[in-house]
Amino acid sequence: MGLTKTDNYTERQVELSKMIKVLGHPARIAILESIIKTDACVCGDLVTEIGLAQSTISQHLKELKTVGLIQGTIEGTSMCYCIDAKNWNKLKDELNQLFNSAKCEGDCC
Amino acid sequence: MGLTKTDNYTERQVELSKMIKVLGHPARIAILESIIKTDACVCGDLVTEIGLAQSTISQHLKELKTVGLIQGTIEGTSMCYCIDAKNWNKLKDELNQLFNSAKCEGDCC
DNA sequence: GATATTAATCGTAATATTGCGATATAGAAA
DNA sequence: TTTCTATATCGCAATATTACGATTAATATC
Repeated sequence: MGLTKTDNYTERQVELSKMIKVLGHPARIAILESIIKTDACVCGDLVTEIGLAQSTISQHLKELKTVGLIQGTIEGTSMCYCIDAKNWNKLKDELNQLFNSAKCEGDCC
Repeated sequence: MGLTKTDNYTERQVELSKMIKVLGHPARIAILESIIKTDACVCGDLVTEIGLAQSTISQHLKELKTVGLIQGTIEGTSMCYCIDAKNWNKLKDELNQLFNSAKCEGDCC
């Protein structure tokens, strides 16, 4: 099918997994880390920094933007992307909640 | 293509994205939360708790196990799954590093 | 041994994702 | 206006994912 059922889950689970899913690709991890590293916002340098076609990078940026992890503003002729602080921190909190909810001192089975 | 290029990225980025990717599905979030909630290890109750076919749940469990997020031990006639503390905490740390590396007071662009 | 029960695996259909080249769009520079 | 530059979008091909039913494998129970 390839189609994820959503009725079975809470709204929270669906939304959370959607954001995490976008994180779950090495190119998008690399893009985010590059954006973070240069602190100032990066645009199409990503194409040379990561070895993917321009259209592919653009697509990954779009996905990151769609879930709200980054935001873009026009900078002259090029596009300037940066971390979207609000959603970034929200995801951080939700992940922390999830990972801290398991009390993993030792394995339980 | 559907085939993710891996040459462009660091080993760390590839491995991290692989684990995150497995997290990025509502069923697997639900499974993990159920395992955490019952603390003791759950097996095929997941099939009734989440509304998916037995084979589908089994497949999701396999993926979680493959990346090391859970571990399973035989419990009589059924299978007992629980969080794999070591990898769970490792992923937690890596995510914390990633999310804390962005100093997101306000938006930067 | 015969028969449940539980979970894993196989095969398959529908859909999604990844990546690319080609093209379109929009602003800057000439 | 023409041209250049940067990015987005389209269309496509290859592959991956999701989910299911059917089957298999392994252990309990009768």
